[in-house]
Amino acid sequence: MEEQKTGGEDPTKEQIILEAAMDIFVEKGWSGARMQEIADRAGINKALLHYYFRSKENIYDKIIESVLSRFFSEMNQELQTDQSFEQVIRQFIYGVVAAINANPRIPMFIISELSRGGKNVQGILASMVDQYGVSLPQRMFALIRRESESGSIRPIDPPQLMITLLGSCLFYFVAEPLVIEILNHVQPQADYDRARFIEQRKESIFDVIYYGLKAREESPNA
Amino acid sequence: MEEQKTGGEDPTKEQIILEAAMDIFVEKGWSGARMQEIADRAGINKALLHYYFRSKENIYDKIIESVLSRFFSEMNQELQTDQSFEQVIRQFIYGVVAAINANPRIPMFIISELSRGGKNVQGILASMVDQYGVSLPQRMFALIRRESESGSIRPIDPPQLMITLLGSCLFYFVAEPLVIEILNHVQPQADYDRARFIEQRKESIFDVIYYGLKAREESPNA
DNA sequence: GTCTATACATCGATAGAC
DNA sequence: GTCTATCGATGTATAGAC
Repeated sequence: MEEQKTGGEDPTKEQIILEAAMDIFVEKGWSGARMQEIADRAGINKALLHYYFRSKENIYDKIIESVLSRFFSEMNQELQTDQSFEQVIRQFIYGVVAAINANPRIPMFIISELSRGGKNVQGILASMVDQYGVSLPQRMFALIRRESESGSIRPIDPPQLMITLLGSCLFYFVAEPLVIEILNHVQPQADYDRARFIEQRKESIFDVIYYGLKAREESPNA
Repeated sequence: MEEQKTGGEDPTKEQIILEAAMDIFVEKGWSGARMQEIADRAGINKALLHYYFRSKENIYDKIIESVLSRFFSEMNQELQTDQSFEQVIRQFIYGVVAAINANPRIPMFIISELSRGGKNVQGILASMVDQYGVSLPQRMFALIRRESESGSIRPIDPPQLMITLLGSCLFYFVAEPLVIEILNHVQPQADYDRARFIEQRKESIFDVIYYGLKAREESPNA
């Protein structure tokens, strides 16, 4: 009874620590995070951190693994491929934006870790790719290629489309303060409804990527 | 003759230091950067850093200012608004991608600084906004709104379009290692021509955003 | 397991000789 | 202006009592 192996009920002390560490690391990054701050947030002493995990680096490694798997599994939504391609694209965008909106800091954390050398990230990512099978990217790629080659959409390189999609979904969240700053200078608006803007964001991304900017010629059988 | 005020010829020692500091700060961020490393790269002693600039924070402030102004002035390309909207969009995308490609680490640095609290960035940005007049965003917003309202393109919210555009241009560069990793798993290719991919990237972004994915109905007067 | 106290390393900053 | 040497603060990690 002294240790919960089932992991279902109340959290282990290790889990409490890791949870606290995750918050700090995600917010401050590797070199910005302080062991003291992690200890404070976990409600314990600094020495206990070294009792449970030997070093800062040790904690960080576990954090990365759990952050990545948690985030990618949220991104790895189930795609209903039995519907129209239009609906697949819409569903993908809505799912990705929702996943990021639920963890707005994670993308920043990942790319910041990547630029730090990131052999950790790439290693873990590679193993997760083998494990999860990159089901989402793989299926999206196949789907895009099929539709593109069959002519039901305009020809496009699947990787290029994926990058455009992800970038469109992600950018707002990593650059939010800057976006708001610029918005306020260009068109000052006292009432900024963030939730509403994000909802509009989903639909706008889909609309511009699926239908494009160019006005359609009038359909002859209108 | 003991000090170059004209600033044209060989660089001042201050400039050498700032240049070195910029590299380090941009790569490692505030808490990751080390004064020793900056000194090494500048080819001088650590004490000299404190002789020229009093503190680390002092150097950092100047760095931010110069990085931001350099980067935004490169982004602030001149828009030829006398051409078609289609050409304006294309030109915008090509210019932004080229600017980022020339400084791939800057976007990451900026958003990382933003998430650190970034009163520095926002303050400097605000002053630059007043100074430069955010000419590019402002003109783009106006242009998009005009075209959108006149019906020459499909209706769209200018901010939403701008975010989609910037995200599409930016994402590849901040997530490059990850993108390559996934690409290699999904479709292994020994020969990865980065320069070529980026060129394709520009055209692909324009194509999908301007024309959309949806296949066009055959024009009646074909 | 959990705490206090402290060792040990690193980093920013300064003193002082040249 | 430029260097070496060193201080003082902070941060990670450990020792040892309970």
